[in-house]
Amino acid sequence: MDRASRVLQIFGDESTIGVAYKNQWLKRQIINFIDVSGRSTITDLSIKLSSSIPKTTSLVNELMEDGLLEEQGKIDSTGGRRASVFGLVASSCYFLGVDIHRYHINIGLIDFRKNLVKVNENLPYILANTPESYKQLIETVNAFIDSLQVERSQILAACFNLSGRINTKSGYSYSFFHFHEAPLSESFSSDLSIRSFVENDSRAMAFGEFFGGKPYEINNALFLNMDYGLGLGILTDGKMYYGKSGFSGEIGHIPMFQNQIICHCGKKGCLETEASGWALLRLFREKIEQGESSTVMQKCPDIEKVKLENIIDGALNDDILCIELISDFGKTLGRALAFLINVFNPECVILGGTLSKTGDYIRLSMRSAINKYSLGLVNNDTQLKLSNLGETAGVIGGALLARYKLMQTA
Amino acid sequence: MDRASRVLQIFGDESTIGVAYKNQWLKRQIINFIDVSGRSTITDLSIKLSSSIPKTTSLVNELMEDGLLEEQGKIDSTGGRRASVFGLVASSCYFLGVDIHRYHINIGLIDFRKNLVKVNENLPYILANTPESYKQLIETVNAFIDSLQVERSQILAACFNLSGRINTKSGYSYSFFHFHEAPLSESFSSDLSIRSFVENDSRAMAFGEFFGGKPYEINNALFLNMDYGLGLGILTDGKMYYGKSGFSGEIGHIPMFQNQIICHCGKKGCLETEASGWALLRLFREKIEQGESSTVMQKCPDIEKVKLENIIDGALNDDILCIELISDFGKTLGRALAFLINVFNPECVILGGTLSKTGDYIRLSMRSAINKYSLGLVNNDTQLKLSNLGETAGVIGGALLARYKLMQTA
DNA sequence: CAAACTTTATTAAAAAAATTATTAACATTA
DNA sequence: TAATGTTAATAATTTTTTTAATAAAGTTTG
Repeated sequence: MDRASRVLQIFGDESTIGVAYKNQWLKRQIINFIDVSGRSTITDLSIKLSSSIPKTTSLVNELMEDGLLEEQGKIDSTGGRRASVFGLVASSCYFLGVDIHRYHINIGLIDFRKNLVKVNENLPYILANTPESYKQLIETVNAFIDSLQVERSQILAACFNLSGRINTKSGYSYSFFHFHEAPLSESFSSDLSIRSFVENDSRAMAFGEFFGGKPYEINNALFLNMDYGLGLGILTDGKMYYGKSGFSGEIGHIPMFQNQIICHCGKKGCLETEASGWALLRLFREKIEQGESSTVMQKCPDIEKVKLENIIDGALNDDILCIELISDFGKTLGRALAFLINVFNPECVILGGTLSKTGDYIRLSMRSAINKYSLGLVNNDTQLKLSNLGETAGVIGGALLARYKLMQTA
Repeated sequence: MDRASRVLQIFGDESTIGVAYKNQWLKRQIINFIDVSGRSTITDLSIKLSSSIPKTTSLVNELMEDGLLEEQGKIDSTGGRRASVFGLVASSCYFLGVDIHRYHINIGLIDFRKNLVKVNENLPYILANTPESYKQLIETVNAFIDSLQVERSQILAACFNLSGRINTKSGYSYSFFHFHEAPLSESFSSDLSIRSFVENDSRAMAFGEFFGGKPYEINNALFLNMDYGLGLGILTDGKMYYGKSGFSGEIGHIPMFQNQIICHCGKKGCLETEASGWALLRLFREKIEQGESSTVMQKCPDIEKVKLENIIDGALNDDILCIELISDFGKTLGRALAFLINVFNPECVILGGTLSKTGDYIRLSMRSAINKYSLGLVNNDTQLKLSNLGETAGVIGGALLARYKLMQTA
């Protein structure tokens, strides 16, 4: 039995209760503990597992024979014989993250130790709710897999990040590719021969941002995905929050305004009608039509072809109009964030998505709106940070989610 | 050692990891499992614990010797010898809930099986941030305890529900009784000789509502406390959500309006300025001053003395103005709830607090606002229910919280 | 730099827990 | 109502796990 199958066996969804599965359960605990701590000694493990040292030793030995664990040297001196430390074997299995955007996709692979092995960004692709678009997606992913040094059977799970309404529990998608009878996740699974999950794009990015770095310190946090649309990823008590059907975080269509602009969701007054990439473009056009000038128009004279990136570039190159628009955008969104901060009392809010590239332009205007509109005692708790991972948050988060969904941890 | 001390020993906060504590940990699991399931057989327990039947039997026997468990007859026939069922001994220990309102307090006691043993409602009391008010509170609680058939040492924990900002983790209160050096929870503990906790009033009511009935079916839900102020209790993944410092759910001061009314929190545009008991009274006065009539004015001719209860009574007695006001209130609050439903995708929202007495008048207008302002796919998931426990939600929730905080479950 | 001290790893004896077998309690059915 | 079947509880045996003792590998100190 190869190492990948061994992982599947240990983390298989067969019941892990009952005396017969006790050792399997303990092995799972060992993997999980090493997973979060990075590396561990027998002594540490035996305390965590409430098992004796000989017992823990034999479990660790078995896991080493299975090829999932390896000795990674000795710990620093504590005054006596130095203990061996054990860590996960990076190459024992792999996980795939597929981040699907409207006009491109990013695909990435992580190993058992969560290293990003390979990532292909901006692969050409046009997302549409058609069988052709679905087929093209499968082909692109297959091409990526074939280009790897890794056997397909070593890839234990894949996660597909999609925007729009997705029931992550059932695997059904309501916005894209809903022409199959079976849940979309099952279609992916059978067409790729890899166990697949579907996930909301913002939540996947949030997961990457929260768990992509080394330490697992935050327990209650929000991640704001600012792109053409808006998305929110919620971390409560150290876990991603999904809600009843996995629809949580639909922040774009909260009723914040009394305006008459009809949102693409069909309702009026949605947050996205005033604070989103779409809204930013609309406001930019209005200003230009009112006669204001911008350096963006020199680079892209056709106003219909101005993209969000142009406005971001404009702001980063000190274009007054762009900076003003971004700042106003930050204030509006900050008011919505004030709401969320009052409700969630989070430790931090991470600003991600394309618009986070504007950095402090957006962060500082949001911060001042938050201070203005939320309770001081509550917002003092909350740090406002810019995304660390940027564009790769989606693939990293997706791959990590595939890993965690399979291993049923976190 | 008496039964109460035995509970403290098993659920004491000393480390329950390490081989030496394995049996203690197992006993905890047994109590917790029986706690949620009500009663259980040895076989069920042994599966849940992943321990053999002889081992489980001996643990159950020890817990029976400790007086925490008792045999409660046999299960219904499954075709062979009928198994004994075991349940918690109700009288092994007790927990106190103290629900502090501005002009009265409610005190209640539950036993180990969560039965409400005694409850005293509407005890006269005036909440103020003074040492006298604190002293009076302690005296009232002591009088309640002295009136019980139960020894003080049998009462293992107490929970005090307070409105306003409370750091539930540290035990500090920022709105009331913050003249001690130590956290308020410690002052209570030492002055009553009972381990005490403080809790946000709305969260305690929510806890009562979510866990006060028998079955623990809901995992993601919201509880809305509609009184003079507004409060929100949040259940995520089956657990109460606190946020970083326990300030979560501060829904009253979310920025929903662009009005100029100054809220008592100091900011403008808070939800409470338009949709709260205070706002309802203000709007009622405005309408009366504009010349509208109401049957409420016959019963209470001095408009300054009209209370929230009068308006609720008015609505329940078909007073047109009151019904209209309540309905408008429901619509406004429904819009805020639409926000929360989009963000949380909850299974249900429970309407509680004084204003929930208006029943379907408020529920139906909220429902229509929710449908209007939130995404159909999301709000279809969400049931809107009226509180089951009404006025007792606070004491029951408080007492249950005391029990859970001590026993570190749920 | 060797002796004394610390901590980790291994092994062997002792204890605990899991199987298996047996007995008990009740149900079903002829 | 007795015979047979099913499940639960208990006793006996086997296996596993733990504890305790010992060896090994470093550190520190005189």
